Amino acid sequence: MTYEEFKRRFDVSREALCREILAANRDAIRIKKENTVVKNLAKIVEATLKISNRLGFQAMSMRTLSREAGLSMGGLYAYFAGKQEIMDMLRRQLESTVSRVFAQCLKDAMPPGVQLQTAIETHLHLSEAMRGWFYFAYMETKQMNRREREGAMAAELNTEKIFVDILKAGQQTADFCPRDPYLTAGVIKAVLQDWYLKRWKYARRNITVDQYAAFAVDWVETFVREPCSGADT
Amino acid sequence: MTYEEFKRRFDVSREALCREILAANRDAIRIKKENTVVKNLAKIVEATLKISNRLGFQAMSMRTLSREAGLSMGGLYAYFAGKQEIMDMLRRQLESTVSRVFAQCLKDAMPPGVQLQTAIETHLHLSEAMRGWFYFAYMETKQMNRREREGAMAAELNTEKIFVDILKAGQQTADFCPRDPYLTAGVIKAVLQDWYLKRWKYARRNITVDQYAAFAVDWVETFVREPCSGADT
DNA sequence: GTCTATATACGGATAGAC
DNA sequence: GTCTATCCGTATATAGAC
Repeated sequence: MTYEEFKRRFDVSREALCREILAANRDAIRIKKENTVVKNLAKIVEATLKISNRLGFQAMSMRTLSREAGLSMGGLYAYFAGKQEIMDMLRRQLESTVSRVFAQCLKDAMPPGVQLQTAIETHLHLSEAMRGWFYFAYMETKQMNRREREGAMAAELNTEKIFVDILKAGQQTADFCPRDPYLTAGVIKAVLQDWYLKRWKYARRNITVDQYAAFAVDWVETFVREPCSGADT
Repeated sequence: MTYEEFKRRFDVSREALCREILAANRDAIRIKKENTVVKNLAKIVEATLKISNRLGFQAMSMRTLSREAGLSMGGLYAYFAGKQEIMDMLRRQLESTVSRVFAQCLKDAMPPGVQLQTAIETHLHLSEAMRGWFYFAYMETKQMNRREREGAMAAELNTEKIFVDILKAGQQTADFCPRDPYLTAGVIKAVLQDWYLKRWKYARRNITVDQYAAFAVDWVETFVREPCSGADT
């Protein structure tokens, strides 16, 4: 799948995501008119990601946020209980979107090689479409309260587990050579994350997400298919 | 080289590093007695890394830092002009240490395959010995002022260039197959960085740095030596 | 060389007008 | 549904005692 096809198939526009945020937080939000909420949530989300990803979430003051979002301080607080709540909303929405899209893309019937390629492409496409969200979640994880942080660590291990399961399945069918599936999945994730963590570098070099995906798939396939030389963990 | 050998060969203890920080900032530090300075710098550095890496540099207040370091608020300011200066000192010291160690480990006379392995191992060993510094520099880069941030980006590209040069040299001697050296170096860096960014994960699984290094070398070697199948960038 | 006490500014959050 | 005005805690930084 190319990135263009991905975008046609999945709606991850800010509006669609904010509509889901509203649905998930209906009782915490004091404003009643749905269109107003979605419109303002979109402004809040955009401003939060923009400021946080440049300076860090801690460094973003509610005053700065209100100015950037075009709402007053008092107005902001109609949409969440406190600053921390903004971060939690964003993280929860990202997690739910990721798991939904993966569930729709990966089918058990696919052979392991196809699954591997699909999972890599899907992750890259998602993180390209929701770059700000991914970067935010990655960088701000450590500032979460304990419960949320454990959720984020679980999410990390969860995505990893998708790859671990594919690798194990491929080894059983002898599509892949036996190699530690946890270490392999770990480096695959590292390569996928580099795409949104170092976006400036790839933009500067005019690498598209499809080019990066092709390279990543080639790299991973080469490794999992090549007979092991000897000592690995 | 194993990690034990690395540690015997290079002194990257906090004391040695703080002695270098002192040398580099002699006129900015108001205290004269060298031993006092080194001892207190060590406490400040340790406390800064500890708190920042848990909560973020922004979230670390000077009060918290003074309590953790065992110095008073006023006392702290004898060692730097402001909070921002602490971050700059740490980043500069890390950069200087990294470039010194790499210069000592990599020799032009080595064949490309050996250089590649050495560079991977050196990076992992360094980041293992100075885990807190690497993590700090990575996570707090975006909060730096413009000049420092550009320095950090240059440092990132610099380390990458080490690998790019090795890969190009190896392709010329036909040790390695032709593949985009920039993309290849990029994913190698991503894998190396994962070691210190996800330390908790590897600790939980009892993976040692030597095991990770062996795996990373195997992975990279497999890719650069395997003839290309076809389409890559 | 280090501490206590304080100046000054800015943070998150809310009450109540419109 | 949104804004203005304000509360109060905490931030960085410094002055001056010891």
